[in-house]
Amino acid sequence: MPSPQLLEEFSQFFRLLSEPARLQLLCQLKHSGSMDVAGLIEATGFSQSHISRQLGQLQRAGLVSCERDGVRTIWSADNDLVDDLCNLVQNRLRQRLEAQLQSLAAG
Amino acid sequence: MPSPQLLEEFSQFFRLLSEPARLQLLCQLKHSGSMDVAGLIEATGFSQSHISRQLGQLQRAGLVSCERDGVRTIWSADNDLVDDLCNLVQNRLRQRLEAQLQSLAAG
DNA sequence: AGCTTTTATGAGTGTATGCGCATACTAACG
DNA sequence: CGTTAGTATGCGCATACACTCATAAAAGCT
Repeated sequence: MPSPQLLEEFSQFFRLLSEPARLQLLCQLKHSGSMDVAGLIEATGFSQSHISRQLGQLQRAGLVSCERDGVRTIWSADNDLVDDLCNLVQNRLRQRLEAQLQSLAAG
Repeated sequence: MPSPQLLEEFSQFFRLLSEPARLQLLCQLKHSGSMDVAGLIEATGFSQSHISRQLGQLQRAGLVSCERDGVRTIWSADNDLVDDLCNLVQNRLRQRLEAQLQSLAAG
C-alpha cells in the first residue's frame, strides 16, 4: 500500500493530466518539438492567459520547460512519461472495447 | 497527435485517478484482494455513500468489479493498469527528487 | 407479510478550478 | 526614456464534483 503522502502525490499528478487542455498542450509540444505561445494559441484556440497558466502548472511538475528568446518564450515537453501513460491507457481502452465487441457478438 | 476524442478519453481516465479517495480505494482493493464495503469503511474512514459512489465510478471504468454475497457486495480490483501507471509516476518522482538533490549538492 | 442489514441514490452544500477580461510586468527597439 | 510586443497574474464568473444527510431499494431472516 502506498503511503497517504504518496497517494496524494499520485493523484496530484494525475489531476494535471485530467484536464483536456493541459493534455492537449503537452501532446502538441511533444508533436511539434517546441513552440512559442503564439503557436500554441494558433494550434489550440485557447486564450493567452489560459495557456500561460496551464504551462505554468506543467512546468512546476517538470513536464515542460521553457527558454526565452528575446520577448518570446519557447516551450517544449520534457520527457516521455506522459506518452507512456497515454499508451498504457489507450491499450486498456482498446482491450475493453474489444471485449465488449466479443460479448456482443457472442451474446 | 491523439484525436480530440481520444484526448477526452485520456483525461477522463486520469480524472478518475486524480481523486485521492478513489486511488486509495483502488490500492486497498489491490492490496487486500477483495473486500466488502464495511471493510473499506473501516480501512479508509470514508462514509458509506461516498464509497458507494466512488466504487460506482471505478466500476463503470472497468477498474473494479463486484459480486454479491447475500446482502453484502464484495469488491475487487480488476487489473494491473493502475499499478503500472503509479509505478511509472513514482519512478518519475524519484528521478526528479534525485536530480534536485544532485543540483543542491553541486550548487 | 414485516423487520433488519447492506448498498445505492436524490438533494443540497461547499470548495476547487477552468476560463476569459483586464492589467501589470518584462524585454527589446526607437 | 517612451513605445511596442509578449507573457504572467489579480479578479470574477460559471461549472464540476467531492462529500454528507436522508431515504429508497435490495436481499435475507422470522
